[in-house]
Amino acid sequence: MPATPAVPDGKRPTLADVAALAGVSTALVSIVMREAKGASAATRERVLEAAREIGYRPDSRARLLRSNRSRLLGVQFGLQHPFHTDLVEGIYAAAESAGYQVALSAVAPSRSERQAVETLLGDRCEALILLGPQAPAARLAELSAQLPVVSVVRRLRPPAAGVDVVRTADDEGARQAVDHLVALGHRDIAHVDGGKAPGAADRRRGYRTAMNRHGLAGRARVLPGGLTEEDGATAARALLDARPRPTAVLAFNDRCATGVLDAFLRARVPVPDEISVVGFDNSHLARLAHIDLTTVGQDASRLAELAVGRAVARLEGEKRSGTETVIAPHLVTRGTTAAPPEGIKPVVRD
Amino acid sequence: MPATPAVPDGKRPTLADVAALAGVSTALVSIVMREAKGASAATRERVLEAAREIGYRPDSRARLLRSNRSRLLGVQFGLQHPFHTDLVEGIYAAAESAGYQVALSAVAPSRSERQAVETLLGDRCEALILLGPQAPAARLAELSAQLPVVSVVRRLRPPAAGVDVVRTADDEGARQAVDHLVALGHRDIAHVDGGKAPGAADRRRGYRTAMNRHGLAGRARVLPGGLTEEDGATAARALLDARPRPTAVLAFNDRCATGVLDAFLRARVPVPDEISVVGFDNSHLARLAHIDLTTVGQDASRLAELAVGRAVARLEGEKRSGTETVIAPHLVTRGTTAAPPEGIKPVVRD
DNA sequence: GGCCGATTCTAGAACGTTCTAGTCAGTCGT
DNA sequence: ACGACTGACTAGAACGTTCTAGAATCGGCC
Repeated sequence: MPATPAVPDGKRPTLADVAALAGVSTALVSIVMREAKGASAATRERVLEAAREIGYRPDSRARLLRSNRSRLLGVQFGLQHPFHTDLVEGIYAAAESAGYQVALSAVAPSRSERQAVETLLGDRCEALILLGPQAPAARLAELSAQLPVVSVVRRLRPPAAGVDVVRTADDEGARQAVDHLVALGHRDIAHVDGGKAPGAADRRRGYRTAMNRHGLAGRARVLPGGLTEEDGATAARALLDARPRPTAVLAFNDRCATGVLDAFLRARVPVPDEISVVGFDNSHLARLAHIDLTTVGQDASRLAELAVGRAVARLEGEKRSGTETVIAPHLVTRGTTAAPPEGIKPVVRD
Repeated sequence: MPATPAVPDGKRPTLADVAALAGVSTALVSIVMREAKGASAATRERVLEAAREIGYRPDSRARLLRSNRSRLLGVQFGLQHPFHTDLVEGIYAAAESAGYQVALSAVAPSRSERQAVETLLGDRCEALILLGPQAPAARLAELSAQLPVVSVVRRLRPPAAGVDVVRTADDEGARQAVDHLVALGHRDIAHVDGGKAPGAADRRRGYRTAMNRHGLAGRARVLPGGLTEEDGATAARALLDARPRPTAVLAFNDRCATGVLDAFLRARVPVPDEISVVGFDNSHLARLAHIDLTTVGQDASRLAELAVGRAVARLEGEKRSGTETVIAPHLVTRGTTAAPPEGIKPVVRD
């Protein structure tokens, strides 16, 4: 029965218990547990055996308290944001292979960003990775004076303040989507935007300049949207009544796009036959066979990797801060985009 | 400029720094920071002022190390499972009002349950709250020998092993759904199940016994499904080809139900006019206006509250363990269910 | 004036680790 | 034979808190 608590008194076993059993000093046990050098193979085995026997498990608090490095990365994410969970997963992987641990702190309706960051700080994280933070730039700058801070999907206007930014080129993504649609023959392309969400402004701008470049400035239409399905659906209903009705819609988000899609389906407007839809994020949602959404891909695992990379670089002594790393998005063409319907196509300028 | 790091050497300020500045002992500062009694109002203010001035923040590691209680609840959840995020949110709230902190540890494709639990244990959590754990019962029992363990949505067959279980009455939920559909006049009701997912077996059983009780055993049909949209969609496509085609579908999940819904819409089979659909979870998804899914509600915040309550009770000395708390689900009627189409209705036995 | 009980404060020992600076053999080179 | 070196090990001081005792201080009351 090797799985019993194993130490006589109810307490959790410590280094000292292992040391006593193995007949060595606590320091040596520490060496063995850390896999540091300074112990012979024979005693190493003996100590490990003793540890196993009494079910010893290192106390990370004490460990972190003593060592000047905590090797802990604090990650703040939005509980209800699917794209964040993709990022978190990537961060776990990247952190592990860089030899760091991850402390998670969620933001939810009942839990503010301030609270989330506060606990991370209390846990002695060495750096902060904030996914789409909404906090004012001044607050981020303040934090950044205490430890390395990486903002992941949120752009900061003046790259100052020492906050490192890792993000996708949102404007470029919007441009790619518009180019794709125009190449298919669309001219009346509407954009359902993301309001004040991180990245929304850039996508809006990218959409507008792309429309301009194609000489379609007059036909550009931006509808107030948001990041939920509901936002997309209400915007889509408005579009159905609009004259001329657009032949394509670029949504802020995959979630938003799903809402658009759903509203069109309910109104019996076939996609992509009558109208094309493009999303943004290439989330799990979009990949699903029955949604099969053309979307602008943000490479979550690459963003995660870069964010961790920046944080680690700063921790390992790199002085340069306030950098901005922008990665290129890439259009993923799937089933929700096609040429506009015949009846409308002739409108295309010769 | 009150936001500067403020302590001469680069180190993070400690109790001793505050004590030196305020001209008191570290013990007294500790008293003030903990809001314990034993300090006069005057010095209390002075200490707080000093702390504020140098930007002191208590080190939770050291704090936890010293005090025998860590007041930390370890929560394991599935990153990609939307219902879990609802639960986590509730847990944050419940824990806070019980005076406990929460440590999050995610399970993801790249991060096993074992790893997740291992870090929680290393962080010295006093109890574990596991959301839908997949680990074998023996493993849970083993853990439960070390600290209080609460399994949230997963039922454990022999209530033994000391693991507390908090869950929804899944069979009862399925029954309610079937009753509702039968009351509307449906007789051919199919069930798209959840395979080996926690709760799936109970829902399947609830569906079967309910069908029996209505004398519809011969018409019961269970299709292998799963917990994603894709699973629902493939099952739905199979149903469309089935003869007789069912007039209603009970899906394992809201996500699964969404998949079913989508497949029907694409096939131009109107819901609920030709076929009714019921989900399970009452997740955000179902509530969205454009999906408007009739579903069996699991009260996430109540489940969370109960789970935290069990963990806390155990920690405060309650001996009784291995309890099972089952809460009743409730049907939420929305727009995806209605009477079966006229052409089929006459089949109902007089 | 002396004693009591609060109240306010402090010294110093924990907590479970890691780190620094050793000690103690044994080995090697000359 | 002797010092220098190496490898295995250890004593004891950190780390930043909280906790246990107990020391001052202060009215108030006989």
